[in-house]
Amino acid sequence: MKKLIAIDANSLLFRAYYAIQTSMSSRDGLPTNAIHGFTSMLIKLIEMKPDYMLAAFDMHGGTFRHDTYPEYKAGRKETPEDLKPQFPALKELLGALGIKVCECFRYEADDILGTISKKAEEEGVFTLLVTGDRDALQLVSENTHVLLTKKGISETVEYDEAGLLNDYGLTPAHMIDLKALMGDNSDNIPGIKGVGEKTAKGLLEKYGDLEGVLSNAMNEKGALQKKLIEGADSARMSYRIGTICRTAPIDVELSDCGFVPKRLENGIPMLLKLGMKANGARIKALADGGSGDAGSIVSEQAEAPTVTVESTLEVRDTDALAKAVNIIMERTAAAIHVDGDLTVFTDRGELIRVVSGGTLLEPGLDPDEIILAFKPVFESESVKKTVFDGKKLMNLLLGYGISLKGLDFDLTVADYLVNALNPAKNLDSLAETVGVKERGAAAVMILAGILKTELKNKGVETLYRGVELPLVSVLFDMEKTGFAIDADELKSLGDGMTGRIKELEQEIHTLAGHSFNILSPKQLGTVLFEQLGLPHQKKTKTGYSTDSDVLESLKSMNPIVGDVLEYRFLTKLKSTFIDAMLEKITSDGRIHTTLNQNVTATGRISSAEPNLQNIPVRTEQGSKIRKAFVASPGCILVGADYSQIELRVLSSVADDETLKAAFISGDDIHARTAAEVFGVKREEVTKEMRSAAKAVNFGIVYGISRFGLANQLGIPQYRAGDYIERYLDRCTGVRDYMKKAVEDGRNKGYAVTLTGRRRDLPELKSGNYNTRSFGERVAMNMPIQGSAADIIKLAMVRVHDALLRGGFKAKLILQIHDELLIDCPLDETEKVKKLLSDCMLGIPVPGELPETTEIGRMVKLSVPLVADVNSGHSWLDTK
DNA sequence: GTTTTCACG
DNA sequence: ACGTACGTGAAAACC
Repeated sequence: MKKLIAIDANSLLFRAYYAIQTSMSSRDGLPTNAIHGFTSMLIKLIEMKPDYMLAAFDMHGGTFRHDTYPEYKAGRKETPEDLKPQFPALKELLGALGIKVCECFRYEADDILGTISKKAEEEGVFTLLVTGDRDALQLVSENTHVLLTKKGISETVEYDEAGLLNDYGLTPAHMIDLKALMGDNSDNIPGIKGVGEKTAKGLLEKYGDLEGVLSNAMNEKGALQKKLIEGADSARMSYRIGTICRTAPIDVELSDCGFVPKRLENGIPMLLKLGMKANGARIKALADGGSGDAGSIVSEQAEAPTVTVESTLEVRDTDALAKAVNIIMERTAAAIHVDGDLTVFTDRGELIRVVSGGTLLEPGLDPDEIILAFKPVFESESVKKTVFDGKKLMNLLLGYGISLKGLDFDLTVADYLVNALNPAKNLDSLAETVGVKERGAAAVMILAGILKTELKNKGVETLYRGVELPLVSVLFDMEKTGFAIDADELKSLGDGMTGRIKELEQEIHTLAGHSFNILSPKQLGTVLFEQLGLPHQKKTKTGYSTDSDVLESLKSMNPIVGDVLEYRFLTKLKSTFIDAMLEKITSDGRIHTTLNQNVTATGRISSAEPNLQNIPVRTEQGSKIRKAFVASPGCILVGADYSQIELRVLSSVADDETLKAAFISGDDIHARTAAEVFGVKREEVTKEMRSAAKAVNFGIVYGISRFGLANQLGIPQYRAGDYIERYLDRCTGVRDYMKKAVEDGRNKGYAVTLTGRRRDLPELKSGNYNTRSFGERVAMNMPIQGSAADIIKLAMVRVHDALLRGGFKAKLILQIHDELLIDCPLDETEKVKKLLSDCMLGIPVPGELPETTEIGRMVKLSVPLVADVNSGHSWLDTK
């Protein structure tokens, strides 16, 4: 299939301008920063080997599309003076490079993209639209993808229909409906006042499209109904403004856009004139049919690895589907990828593409039918599967009552071990980073090969096989099981707070003398520091800081401050932990979080939608929320948390005699530290000393600085410095470790945990002091936090396996970094407690796999681990 | 979309 | 002299 790349040059040049803020200019004084950025992007696009290219520019004069709505884009900023001359220069450059430029009176660049992509679709040409404007996403279709720039222009994401659905939960057509309902400030599209993204999406889900929503307005409740009726006209107008024109009167046909690499040469003189030598050389290389690596600076780029496709099969009907499934069932390994279509690449080199949906001319299959037909494949242990994201696939299959068995390789997990700082968001971005051009299952197979080698090179195969891969199923099970919620308890807790919140609001407004939004840092700052004249201390980028540290110090000066603190505290509890949580309860009366295995830089797991790893516990009032997190009927919650796991890890990796002795003796570690740091006898340690020592211990783990510790404790820096020195004098092993951690980081470029898990440390090479210092702290902290993460992850795999092997009904439901929770039938309680404790402490349990025991040896510490086990009806009772 | 604040380990 | 604690996710405000 031929390929067209059509660029929204206006959008891209703007992005490039803001991304590259350094001053750059040609010899005759023309600023070139934006053109420079644009050209870099252009080179990447040319490397994709398009058959056609087109660059579209806006041409105003009251755009036709919006002439009924003159305020459109009133909110946009003027074009900066030093960007203006770059437009004509870019047009000239593109012309010289032989890239077709298109403008159309009274139309914008995106209308041109809409029009040309329509022509391309009619001619059966694949189109990639390149822009920084999300509006273009409405143009996505099977054969039209959108390459969106992010963070300036350095990063891009390619959207197809599946990707759009994945990231936004919407079809391309829905993008317009959504905007019509919620509006868009940056484009001055009004939408319906008071309707935001959530409401809009909910409505669209219910009624299909904008007209559906508007004609069903009467089915909605009070306020929303009113908004929908009153805003109907505004929404319809917004819809019109928001729809990209696909029939603009452009005088360009696809045949005018033919792209010939050789013609690039003609633009080289102009590139040189603009002062872009390096880009000129890269363009030269492209013109000569090369890869865009310029002559002298070329590093011989290794050929992108490929696999041999022995045969291909397109499946478009039920009969062929059954045959394909039969073939795959006889294979021992296959890469599988589902993204709209389902593709399979077998170990015999068969590439099978099962077409979903399809068109009248090229019919495809019903997506549900495809998945269901593949049930035997998914559930077969003997067909070893390689997939991009195993847990996601398991969740997809869950909706069809299918389970995924025989998972042998998961690209997301492997990729995370190879590069935890920048894990791939989707298959295409992963493929791109290593130069794999294939798509779907073929790409999955190739990438698996590459990643297997990388895992080996980095010495993390054992970690992968022993922990991370088995953890995929463990986390899936935990998500699936969920946490039972006592919704009534949660509601009544919330209702109990409303009164007090109202009362505080009244009181604060009275004390201020007028009403204002207490949650607005800006308004609150004005009231406290300008009207009431309280002394301000910290400043943020945008104004006075009003965080709780600041307010806490002002508490005694004015009663309003205490009220504000309480108001913030209560509204936070209510909105984040009560109201939001109630919305997350599904029909089974439980909350199912998503446990992310590849987002943290250190190896920890994270929890989202909702986050169950930050449910309050430190305050009495907050911890009451945990009363609503309960065991299933007939069950009890069993919880266990590691005691001081990070300090134990530190004492072991630093091989510090003082710390080790403390842990071996079983003494209170903070009290013991206090005695050392303050130079008193163990019995003379006061509460205050102990809590200061606790802060020192935390600080040590974080990569301490006197400033940070002083801040935490509210003491002068010189005293904080004293504490640190005394600590490090007593704990020389720790001092040596810190030094070595930073040195190793500098030499190797990364930090490592006990299992070999890595985190790259690019910050250590920074010329910026702050960035470099950050790198140093990370070098000290990562092996500690990361090793602790390794330990509890291994424990999770062991617990999960042991529960299954033992035929228990008890289920692991949550991990909170040093704590595990199990929903446990009452009659299993005692056995499960023992099993949980054994797994966490590294004590062998029967029937374990060799991978598990092998990695178990890697995380053995030279001090004992301690886990406190508790149980009760609610989460509050497991403390 | 970014900033501020704050919940957890 | 620089200006900081390590790792997350979410709500609300802001513009």
